[in-house]
Parts: sequence; structure tokens; C-alpha cells
Amino acid sequence: MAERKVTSLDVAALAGVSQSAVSRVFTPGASVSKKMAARVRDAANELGYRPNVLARSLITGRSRIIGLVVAYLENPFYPDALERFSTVLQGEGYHILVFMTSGAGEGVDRVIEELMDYQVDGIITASVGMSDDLASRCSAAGIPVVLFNRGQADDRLAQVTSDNIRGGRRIAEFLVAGGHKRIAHVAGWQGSSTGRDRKDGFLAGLDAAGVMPVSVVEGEYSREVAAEATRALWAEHKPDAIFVGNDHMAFGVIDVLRHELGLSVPGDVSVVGYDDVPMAGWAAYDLTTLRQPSGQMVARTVEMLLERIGSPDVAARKEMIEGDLILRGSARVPEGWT
Amino acid sequence: MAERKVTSLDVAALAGVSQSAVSRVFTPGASVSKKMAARVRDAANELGYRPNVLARSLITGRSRIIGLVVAYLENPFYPDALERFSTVLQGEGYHILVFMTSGAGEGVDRVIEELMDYQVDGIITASVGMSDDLASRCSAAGIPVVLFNRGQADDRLAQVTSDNIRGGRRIAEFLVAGGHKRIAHVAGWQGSSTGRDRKDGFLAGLDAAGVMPVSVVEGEYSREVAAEATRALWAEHKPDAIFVGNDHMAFGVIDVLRHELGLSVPGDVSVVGYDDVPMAGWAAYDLTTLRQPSGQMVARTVEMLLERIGSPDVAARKEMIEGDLILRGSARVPEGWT
DNA sequence: CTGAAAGCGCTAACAG
DNA sequence: CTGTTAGCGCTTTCAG
Repeated sequence: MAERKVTSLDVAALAGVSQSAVSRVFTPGASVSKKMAARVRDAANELGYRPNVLARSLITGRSRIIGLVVAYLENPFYPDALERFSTVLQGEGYHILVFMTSGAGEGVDRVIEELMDYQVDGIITASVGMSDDLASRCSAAGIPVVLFNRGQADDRLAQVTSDNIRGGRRIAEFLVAGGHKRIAHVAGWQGSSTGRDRKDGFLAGLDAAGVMPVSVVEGEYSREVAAEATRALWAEHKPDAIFVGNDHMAFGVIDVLRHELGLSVPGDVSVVGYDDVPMAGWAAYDLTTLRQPSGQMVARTVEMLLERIGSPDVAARKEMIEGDLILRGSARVPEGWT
Repeated sequence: MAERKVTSLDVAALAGVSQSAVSRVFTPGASVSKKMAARVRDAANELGYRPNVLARSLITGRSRIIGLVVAYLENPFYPDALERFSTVLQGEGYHILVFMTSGAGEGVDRVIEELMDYQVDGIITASVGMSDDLASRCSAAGIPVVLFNRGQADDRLAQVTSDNIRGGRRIAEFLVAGGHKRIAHVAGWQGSSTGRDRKDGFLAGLDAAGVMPVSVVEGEYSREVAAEATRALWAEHKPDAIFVGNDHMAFGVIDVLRHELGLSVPGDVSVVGYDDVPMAGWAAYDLTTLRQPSGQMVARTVEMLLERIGSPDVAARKEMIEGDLILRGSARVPEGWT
């Protein structure tokens, strides 16, 4: 067991060629004769040789490692994205190194240092708490960063989101058209662009229809906080419709409404979420929600990242993916709504 | 932007010391004077220097990377574990490189090669599909492997599981004590030890009580398969209790029972799951289930792995963590059950 | 197209 | 305790 590591030198010896010849055979786009390639490959297979990615990266300057910075995986939107990211990137010859951050201030410094330590080729940030700080600093250090599902004012940062403002507005229109009179919003974390944009779009949509929300509260993207907010909301305002800043919170809101307050959803109150995580389609919730097409978002994120890794000085882009409102059973559907 | 990479040599120059002195300052457990350390640290901070982990690993032979092989993250038990693994390992100075595998045969070879390529120090496999094959081969190649939530006959492989046989038996006792007469089982994937053990324990428990199950079907750890199985199960056998091989499937089973078949859970049929994922505590399901203490399981897995990385020839161990039956509202509770 | 030689950035003996 | 000297395994000029 624990056999000594087999190096390109061993292969070279067995094949009776130079070590650099072996290297060439395993370097895409190097010039080697067919005969040489075959001979080396045979020897390599016989010894079970594989190039050492780490040694390679020392000289090429590329590690083929992408750092994924993520704060929490409780919201199923993120594991889903992680799975997609990993699969897509593996297809491109990259792998994901995971960096968990509590999202707190001090953690950011540590994460940045660790990202640098591993010489990651690029970074994807995919969580709420990750402040713009991290992104800007890594970017400044010359490592391409793409913000996934998170925006920011700084134009030098690449980002992929859905059109949260438009999404929020659309939900407002939907709820108003449904004849709801006492509309409330349990907002996502206001420290994040998604939380703010969805709220702003929603309020703008209500405003355009001449409707005032009965209440707007913070859910902070936390199930517990949203649940607590819902209790207070009901006690004070008895809303007949609630737009919740993401599905993850919406499940908590519905649970409180139905099981603590004994209300009917959508009979007594309509609930609309945001994301369309798989669970939203489950019969227990059957949640009407605005879909964020995670497959497309992931694909674009990876494209942008690889593009920037390839040519570091390409301009950063902000990309928005459109998502549809998915009609299910948690909210009354307006007559003739399309 | 994209400032030239700062190396230990730069730091040495600025501090007016040798390059190896710089190295020592950043090597835990090397002998340096306080003065030297301070001087070097200052210079390093000024330049923003951090040691290149990849270069280091080339010589130390340790990458401080742990490969996590995982097939799917749909079952929330796994994102939860991933988050814990990442956090715990970061605390130990390691990071997780993710390897997604479709679980299919051919994928295994590719994953193994990639694991080797990155010189991972150790491997954790945390999913259903991962065959023993992968584990044995990596183990044979001298890379420590620990199977998480998965067992295997081969004694040379380290593994951490809950006591699935005992868990299955306990659920049988619980259901029998509850007075259920028509007991069924929607089993986990029978290609996995957990799926088999839970089933075997369950059947043994029923048998000990002189009870025959009305039906035992495969759910393959898939929500859809379990849902379909439930429809057939009800049509044919009208069970009054179902033990489902994990929570993830149990949610699907409950949804079918309640929303398609119009049945009451637990009024018409009691449902018990396995895992106690966070969602099991949500009011919509309120699932009685056997808890797998993921925190403890993760902690033990990491301990075992690091121990084996430290001393490769320490004997592999199989570890079982005990979990409790968590009583909630999805199954009738026997009189005086403790 | 192939081999020889020079490092990538770092750690680990080895002298002093 | 510190500096000097070899490499870790690989890619990449540079000659041939």
C-alpha cells in the first residue's frame, strides 16, 4: 500500500524517452508525434501515471481550482446551485474548493487569505452575507470574481442575478389583480441587493396600482425571523396577501399561517415566494413563486468567470436572467391572468 | 491591478534576511527568534505576502485538500453535512474540494483520477451511489478514505454511520407498540448499507414481535420513486403505518397520502422517517423520525480521517453513532411510550 | 519533433 | 538560531 508516487520521470524511463516528452504528451496543444504519444501513454498506463496538478500549477500559474464562497446551505436554492456549479465546472476541467463563511466581518479577511493561499483561478460568491468587500478585494488582487445571485453598485464587479426589480413588480401586479386589499411584504435581508431590489420592485408595483402595503417587515432570509415576523404581522394587520422575499422563508410563513394561526392559504391569505426551489412544487406547500432559473444562472456565471480567467482585463458585466411567475396553489389567481 | 505575485523572496529582500528564514516564520513549529519573526511578519504584511499552499504541498507532500465525493445534494441531509464538514475542516486548516459523481459506473474511474490529480490528502465519500469500488481503490492507492453514512463489508475501510439496524428495529417496536396492524416499509436504496440495514433491522423488529409487514417496496432514496411506490402500496394494501427509509422520501410519501389520496397522517396512516433533517421539524410535516446526529457523525468522520492522514497505517475503524427516535406528530404514539 | 536545462515558490536538511 | 543548498514534479524556452 501507499506506493511511492509515480512521476513523469518514471514514465520517461520506462518509455525510453525524455521527461519533457512525457510532459508534452500530457499537455494539451503541445506538439508530439503519434508514435511518441502512443509509447508514452502505454508506459503511463502501465505505471498508473497521472500528472500532478499542483506541480503543474506552480509553473503555469493556474490551479484549475475555483473558490466557492458560501455562507449557508440551509436555503435549498444554494445546494442546488452548488451541485450545478460543480458539475458544469468539472466538465471544464475545474473543481470547486468550498469556503464557508459565517458572513461576519472578521470572517471575510480569513476567507480572502485562504482563497489566495490556494491560488484559486477564480471565485464565485453565492450567498447573502458575503459583503461587497470580499469581492472588491479579491478583484483588486487580480483574481476574477463573479457574484452569483447578488448584485452591487460597483461596476467593476461581474454579477449574475435574476431581474429582481421586475420580479418584485410582477408579483405586486399579480397580487393586486387578484383583488387583494391588505398586502404585506416579508422582505429578504436588506443588506443584499436581491432583498432590496425585490422589495423596491414590489413597492413600485403596488404604488403604480395606487395600493399601499399594510406592512413591510424584514425576514433577513431566515426562516425563524420570517416566522416571527408573520406572527406580529397577523396580530397587527391581518393581511390578505403576503409576498415573501424567498421560498425558504415562505415555507416558514405558510407553516405559521396554517398551523399556528389556523388560517387557510390561500383562502384567508395568499402567499407568494421567490426562487422556485424544488420544494416549492411539493404538494404540502404548492407555492406560487417567481422562478429564478438556476440552471441558466449557473451557466452564465461559469461562462463569465471562465471568460475573465482567460482574459483578465475583459470588462465586468452585470447579467440579468429573466424568470417567470409560476402559478401554483398558495395564492388566489386573478380572473383571466396570463 | 493583477499585481505581480509576491513571493517569500520579496519578503526576504525587504526584511533583509534569507528566504528560508521567511519560510520558517510561516512554518508552524520551526525555530525562529522572536525578533526575526517580527521583522519578517512586518515585511510580509507590508507586501501582503502569503505562502503559496500549492508550492508548499509540492515538497511536504500534503495538499491540505480533502476530496468530498458526493452524488446528490437533493436530500437536505447532505448539504447540512457538507456545511459542517467544511466548517470543521477549515478549523483544522483543510479545505474541501468537491467531486460530483452521477454515481454511474464510468464516472467512478474519472472521479478517482481527478482525486489523484489534485493530490488530495484524504477522501470523504458521502452519498448513496458511491460504490465500494471507489473507496477500495483510493484506499489501495494510499489515500485515506472514510465512508460517511455508508458502510461496507470490507474491513479495511473506515466508516461512520448511525446504528441503522438498531434504528430500524426501534421503529418496528414503536409502530407495533402503537397498535398498528398493517405495517409497510418503503425502503432506501438496497445497493447501500444504510438502505439494507434499516430494512433488515426493521423486519427483524417486526418479526420479534410476531408481525408480518403487509408490504416492503423500494424507494431508492428518490422522492419520486417513493411517491409512486406509495400510490401502489395504498391501492393494494391499505397500510396503517409506513416506515420510510429516509426523511427525504418520507416527505414525498406524506404528500401523496394527504394530498393525492386524501388521507390523514397520522389519523389513517402513521409515517416514520429516518435522519431528522431540519425540515422534519417543520409544522407542515412534523415528522416522527430516527435522528442521525449529523454533527457527531461529521466530527467523528473528520477525526478518523485526520488520524489516518497523520498515521496512514492505523487500522481502519467502523464507528456507529447512536441516534434517538424523535417523536412528532406524523405517527400515533403508543400509550406510555418512553 | 525531441532532449537538455532552467526554473515555478517553497521546505528541509545541512553547516555554521 | 540563521543562511546556504538541494530539490518537490512539472512546463517551457532553447538548441539540435
